[in-house]
Amino acid sequence: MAATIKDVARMANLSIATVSKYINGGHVIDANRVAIEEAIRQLDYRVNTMARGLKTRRTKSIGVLIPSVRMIFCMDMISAIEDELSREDFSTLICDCQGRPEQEERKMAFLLEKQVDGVIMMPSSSSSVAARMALAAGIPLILVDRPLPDIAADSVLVDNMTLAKAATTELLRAGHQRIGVICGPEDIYTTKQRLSGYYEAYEADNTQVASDCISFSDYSLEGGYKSLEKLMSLTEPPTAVLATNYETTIGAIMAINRAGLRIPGDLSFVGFDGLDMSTLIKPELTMALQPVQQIGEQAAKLLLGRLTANNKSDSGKSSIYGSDADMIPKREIMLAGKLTQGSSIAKMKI
Amino acid sequence: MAATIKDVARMANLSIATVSKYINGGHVIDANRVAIEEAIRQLDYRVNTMARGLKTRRTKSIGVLIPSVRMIFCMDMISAIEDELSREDFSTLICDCQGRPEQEERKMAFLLEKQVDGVIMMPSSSSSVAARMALAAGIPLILVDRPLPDIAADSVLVDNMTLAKAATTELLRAGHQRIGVICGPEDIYTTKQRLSGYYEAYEADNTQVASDCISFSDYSLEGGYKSLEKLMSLTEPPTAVLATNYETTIGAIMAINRAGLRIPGDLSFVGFDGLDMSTLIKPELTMALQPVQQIGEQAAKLLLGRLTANNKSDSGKSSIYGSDADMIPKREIMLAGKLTQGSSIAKMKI
DNA sequence: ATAATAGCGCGAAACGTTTAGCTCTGTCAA
DNA sequence: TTGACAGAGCTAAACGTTTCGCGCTATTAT
Repeated sequence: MAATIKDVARMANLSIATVSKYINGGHVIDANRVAIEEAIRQLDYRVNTMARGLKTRRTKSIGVLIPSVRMIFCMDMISAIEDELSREDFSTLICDCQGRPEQEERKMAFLLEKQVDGVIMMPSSSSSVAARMALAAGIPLILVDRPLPDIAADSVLVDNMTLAKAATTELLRAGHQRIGVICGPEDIYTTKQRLSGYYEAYEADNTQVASDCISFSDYSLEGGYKSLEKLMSLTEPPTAVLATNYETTIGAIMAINRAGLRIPGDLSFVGFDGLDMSTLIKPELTMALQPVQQIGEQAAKLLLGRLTANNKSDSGKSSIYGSDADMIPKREIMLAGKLTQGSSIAKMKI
Repeated sequence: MAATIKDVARMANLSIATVSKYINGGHVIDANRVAIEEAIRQLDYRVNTMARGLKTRRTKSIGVLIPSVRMIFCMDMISAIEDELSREDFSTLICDCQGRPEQEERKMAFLLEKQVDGVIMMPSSSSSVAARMALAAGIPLILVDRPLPDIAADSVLVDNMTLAKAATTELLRAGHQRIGVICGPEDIYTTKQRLSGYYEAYEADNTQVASDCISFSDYSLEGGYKSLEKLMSLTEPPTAVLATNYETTIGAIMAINRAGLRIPGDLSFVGFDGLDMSTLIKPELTMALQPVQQIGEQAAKLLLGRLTANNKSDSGKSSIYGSDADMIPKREIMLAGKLTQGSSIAKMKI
């Protein structure tokens, strides 16, 4: 039904090889170029990706494996990845493992089955099984947001510690001593990092941490809401709160409002992620912003880099155990976040 | 590098054809089955999807084209679609056109280039160019959430009118006359339908619509926030408000809280989508719920149906202009929403 | 005028499957 | 005992590309 390169060649009175050459950016004389273009147009010819893939051993597709499709952070990141990759004509297979490691393995198997050329993965737990699978399949793997111990792969991270430290310091400077912090799940990398930042700020300020003000959640809107309620129901509630992702920020604000508390009058507040929100809500929130866009972009670029490296090595002689790409040392990109200046922090009277 | 079916055949001392037969569910005698399984395991063999696709003329992938990846509704739907399709070993290519029709066309071209077996599309506008492209390529197309005039394709819709009417009626029954409604963009199908429902409820109640209480937005959190502010700053503000999607619901609640209004004391409220939220927030919100999960599920099933129909017809003689699948009349699935019983509506004193 | 060279185009062999149609083996009914 | 038949496996031809290496033509240098 659909036209093949053979049809194009026939219509243009040329050989298949010549048409193929043209399609892949090769040079043909003008008259032929015109003939080919015309034939392609008339036949509505499209390259058969499978035939091509069979020859080139590439699917021109990459897999993205994330914990959940319901976190704004993930979606924004994916959006950036997709943008970058589609520019190079790569398609993106998105897999959501719902935070469960066994699903993560299943989905990774699925991606490998689909023969993606590479994988960008945001680990759901500290399990490295899925990551190992990709490595074993010999395709490039990029880790984002969270590294994995003992997995040698490129990674794109945010300097969460510094960011959380900056946010906490800001609150300490305003005179707050009991600062509530709404964290994610206790065993997750970003939670640990952000919490370290929180501790470090206290240490640098020579203040003692109010450890009852640390609340773990599941990074969800509901989690943020509940955490805030819990914090405010302490016998000695915090005078300031730091939420550590978008969903908990929204949830916390809802709870704050519901409780009739005013920001910053009754409670100082620093949120996380979601620039758009901070500019709109009154008073403008002081927020810790992750460079989400950049994370996705960098991850995609890193991956594309690996893929072309693979490409090149294929035409040369390649070692038995993997391509030259393996020779390129693993890179770890650490991106800096930043703190916006809102008016959601009030000075404590001393 | 990677093992092929040939390697498996060699190791199992069988022909390629036999191995292929086994892989595709055919029957082989027990001893051979064991040998094949062992060889596959040892070689870590995986079917080469491209070689297979080249023969079968299927990619086992489908495209999903949506207006924006940042709307919870879309993501939840995609999640359901993906779930359903991956069960059948289909992969899902997600394309976000950022609400722009020209992007929609570009992305559709991309999907066709990638030779997806079918497309599920939530139209971004009333333009049917992209839809036509899919149809012209001869692949099944399923429209979700919004139909397209003069496009004969299966569709999965929600009975928005009835749902919005029910929500409005609930408010009218409580004695409210000036009901603010936060709509989406004016020219979008769901906006029109939900607004019709709003009008119909008024009509059925023999009450005159307060047309200054109708506010259009872009369905975003910010939009909801602003719309609510606008409504409440009217000389005669509404006594109740209906938001018509998840994002505007969240935004509106934020604005309500910010303004120091109490629900339902100062303002009655009905939200839209996002079950999880309604159960948590106090007071529990009365909400209009779309069966998002079901939409995705139905769309996927409809598509799978078309694909297998195509399959079958291929082995028989098929007409020149498309397959027998074209003979199956286009189906329109209309799903019902439902209203939760919260306590965010207060009776007006008469 | 001739040799060297560069630029294009071509033939043909792969890539790893699926599948139609054949052969072979063994079983069972007559 | 033989013929029919079923079950299992095999051979070989496709599917639509890319790409290597060769041959042809025309241009330039000698």
